Amino acid sequence: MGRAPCCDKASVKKGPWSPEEDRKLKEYIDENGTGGNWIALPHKAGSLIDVATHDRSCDAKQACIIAGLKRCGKSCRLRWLNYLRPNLKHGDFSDDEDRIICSLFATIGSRWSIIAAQLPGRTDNDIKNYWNTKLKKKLVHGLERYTAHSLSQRSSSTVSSSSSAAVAASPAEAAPIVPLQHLSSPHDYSHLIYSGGGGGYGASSMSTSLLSAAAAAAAGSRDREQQTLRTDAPCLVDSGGGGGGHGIYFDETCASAISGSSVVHGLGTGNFVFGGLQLLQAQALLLATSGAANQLDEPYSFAASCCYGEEAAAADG
DNA sequence: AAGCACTTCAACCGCCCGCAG
DNA sequence: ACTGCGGGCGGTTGAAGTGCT
Repeated sequence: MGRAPCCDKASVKKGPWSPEEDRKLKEYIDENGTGGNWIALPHKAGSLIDVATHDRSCDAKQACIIAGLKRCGKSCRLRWLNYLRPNLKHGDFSDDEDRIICSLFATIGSRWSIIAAQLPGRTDNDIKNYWNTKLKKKLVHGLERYTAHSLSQRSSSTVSSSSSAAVAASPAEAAPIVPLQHLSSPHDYSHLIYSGGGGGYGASSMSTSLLSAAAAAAAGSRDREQQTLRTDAPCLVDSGGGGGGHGIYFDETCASAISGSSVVHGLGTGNFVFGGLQLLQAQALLLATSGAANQLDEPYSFAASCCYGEEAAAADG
């Protein structure tokens, strides 16, 4: 059984705000401010219409029935913060904003309020919506194109000679590429496997928190010896393998699909297993847009370029 | 032109956390 | 230490808008 509703639904208005309601709320806050207290706001103004009839048993007791506005305090706050507040930006996000969002998402995940704090004029709600409706799709599309590209390359047995990843005779030839849709949540990092190799690109490019977790999990065991370490701690996978191996990230689903460290070991050179999907997408974009793209091995740079669609067509062709 | 499918985004919901008493 | 309150947050919903057939 859930908690009691925030407000007496019968006594507060819900749904879209009318221009008149916006005007009233804005005028009120312009004149009086919120005082940092949305609950007290109507009381201070002495404009409370009927707080006695408000459901005092409600969770937040957030009556915000001001100056003819029969709105829940939370609703007032949300409307102000997300729409009426001065200096808010509306409209398309710039490439720079895309990059910031991606890099922060790769680092901290869906902490929208923190991400919003780095983008003046943007709200957490804006960014959340933007990510869910546009940016995520853009990145997914990019990596799907990479996956297709990778498979087609494999089938034709041609490997780019310009790529440092082109170590064709790797054990990874036998490694499966796990379908993207089979991967579970990128936030489920429990029970990951860390396969410490020779300092591949993956680990070095990961977020601080995950990297430190990985380091803790590895407990200093990383060396040129391929080894597998199971850990209950949040972790990531770095296949390493030397020579600037690619980062490989996968979660429990992916790990079980691969089943076997011998498979994992070979993946550092020219093959890729996508796990922690969103994280990797964001990471790839981060790397590509931070000026490091030209230093990346093929999968990263390809995926990243696909994300922006710049070189994808050429790569497809 | 109509109907359907898909996308967008404002708004809501309910949980979590910090703080005050 | 405990409890209740209020603010803040992330996830989700659904109405409105847009595109497609």
